[in-house]
Amino acid sequence: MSAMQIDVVSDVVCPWCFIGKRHLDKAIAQWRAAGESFKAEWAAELPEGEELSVYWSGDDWMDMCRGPHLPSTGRLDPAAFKLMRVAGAYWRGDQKNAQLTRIYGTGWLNKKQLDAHLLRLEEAAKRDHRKLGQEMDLFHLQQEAHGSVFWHPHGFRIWRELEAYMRRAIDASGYDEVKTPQVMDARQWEQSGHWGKYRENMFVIPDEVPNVEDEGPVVSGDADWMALKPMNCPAHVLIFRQGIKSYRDLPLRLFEHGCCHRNEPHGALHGLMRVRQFTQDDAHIFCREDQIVREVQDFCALADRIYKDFGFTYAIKLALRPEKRFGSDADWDKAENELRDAVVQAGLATEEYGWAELPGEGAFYAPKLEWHLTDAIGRTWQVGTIQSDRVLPERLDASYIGEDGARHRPIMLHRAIFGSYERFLGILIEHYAGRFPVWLAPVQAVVATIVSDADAYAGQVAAELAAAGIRVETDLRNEKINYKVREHSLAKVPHLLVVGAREAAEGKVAIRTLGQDGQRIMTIAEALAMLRAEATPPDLRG
RNA sequence: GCUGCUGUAGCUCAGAGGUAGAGCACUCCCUUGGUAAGGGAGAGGCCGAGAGUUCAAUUCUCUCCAGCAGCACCA
Repeated sequence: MSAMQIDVVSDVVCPWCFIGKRHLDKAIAQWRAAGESFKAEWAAELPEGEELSVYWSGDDWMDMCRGPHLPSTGRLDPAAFKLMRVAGAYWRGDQKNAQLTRIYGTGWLNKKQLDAHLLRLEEAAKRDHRKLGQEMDLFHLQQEAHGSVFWHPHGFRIWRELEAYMRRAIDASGYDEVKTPQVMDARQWEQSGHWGKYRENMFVIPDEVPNVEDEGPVVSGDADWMALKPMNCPAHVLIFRQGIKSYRDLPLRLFEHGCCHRNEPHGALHGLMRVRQFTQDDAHIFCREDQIVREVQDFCALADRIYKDFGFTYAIKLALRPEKRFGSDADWDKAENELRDAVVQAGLATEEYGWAELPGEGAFYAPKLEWHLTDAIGRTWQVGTIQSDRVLPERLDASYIGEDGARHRPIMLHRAIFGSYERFLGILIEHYAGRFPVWLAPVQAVVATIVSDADAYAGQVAAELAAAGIRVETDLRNEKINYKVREHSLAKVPHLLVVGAREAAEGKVAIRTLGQDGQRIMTIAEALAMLRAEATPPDLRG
């Protein structure tokens, strides 16, 4: 960079420097001349009366910077800094602008703090769900279906456990489970507004017998178009619209384990966290205006119970109307107030619950309450949501007959707790670092033999556990017990039941529990009682 | 989608213009061993796909695909 001279006209704001308005033009011209077009652009847009600060380091280096700065770089510990990576970033965060190179670094007061930070990053890398998913044989992804998950037996075991848990929760909370079509006519998506807004991210399917001749086009020009559903809402409205609904039918809570497809930007795909095919724990509550607050509060209570069962703490945020939206401002006022009121009245709009309002973050049809979970190493994940929607019932013409005998529009509350099974499972893998609680663990116990004379006994122990519903495997391989212990520990099996000649003779097992030192000798009955207790899902415990 | 990087055995990775190697995993043999790796042998690869340069390409060039790190996006 070439050196340039800028007059310091005042030191009111910062003790070192800033540029006064009357010298700004000169500064901009110099930046421009030096080829620093971005800095010149930034400075030129400075509003009247604003001041631009610049800082010097030594005599020959100067640059614009918001500051504040240290009086001297000599006060910094050079060992406490590390450059982390280089990446592209758009000028002013807009994809349409030029892309700049951004250098990421991290700085701390001393080397000890830096090392602690690097250690945390290392810990996060160790529990990366993509790594653990492969090591634990839970799922895989491959090029031929990129962005869609191949669930392996052990991974799907966890899924099924989550699904059963969720079904118990919604069954006990007045929901009705439904299942709706995967493919619907494009006109349906036009009517809902999704076609216009999200067309480029939808998988479109021609409703036509494909041409089987070698040369011709597979699809003719006048095929009807259908699309894989990117969400479940319109289908649930179509169920609601069947028959005439009375105010007595409300609230009507339609739940679906809805499998959706979205053609996400390819650079956005990330393991289980961002996929093209996903299954939501999705529900839509059709209700009257005067029922909203109660429904939202019930949802808050349900979400609270569920997140706590997985050991998460959370913050609740209210995402307010975005710039581009459907619906009148009056409706947005109402919708935002209802969500806010519900949380305030439930006593959750507090610092303890991380309450905050996020302007412009809402969906195009509704404001959202969002649940941001904090995991075991302090990272946050936005997962749950409930949204108060007046737009879709209007666009898709949902109505019910009120007490007054007239037709009314229901409000539609969109809500999810896991969000998507794929992503929630990814979060759980990282949260637990692969060490799932026993009720979720794909394999809850392995019976491992020390000598082959104990094979028959091991089989008997495993059969008894399996009969009690424990997910148990036997390891009768001709390997030393050290080897077996190491292997099943690395596989994160919660309990290893070791049996040798002694245990076989006494009718006992030596239990080694993951994360604990030593072993506990107990009878089969005692082991079974312990395993059954631990394998009981949290919602079914007494 | 954008910028940069990467793609070799199931996994983690070496390698070099003349069609390939290690460790772990796998199979078989020996070993029956008391709480985080016993020993030996064997099998296993269209070097992401296509095109170009070359006598010769997994290696060099280009295009595409996928992944990774960011960015942008996320109903």
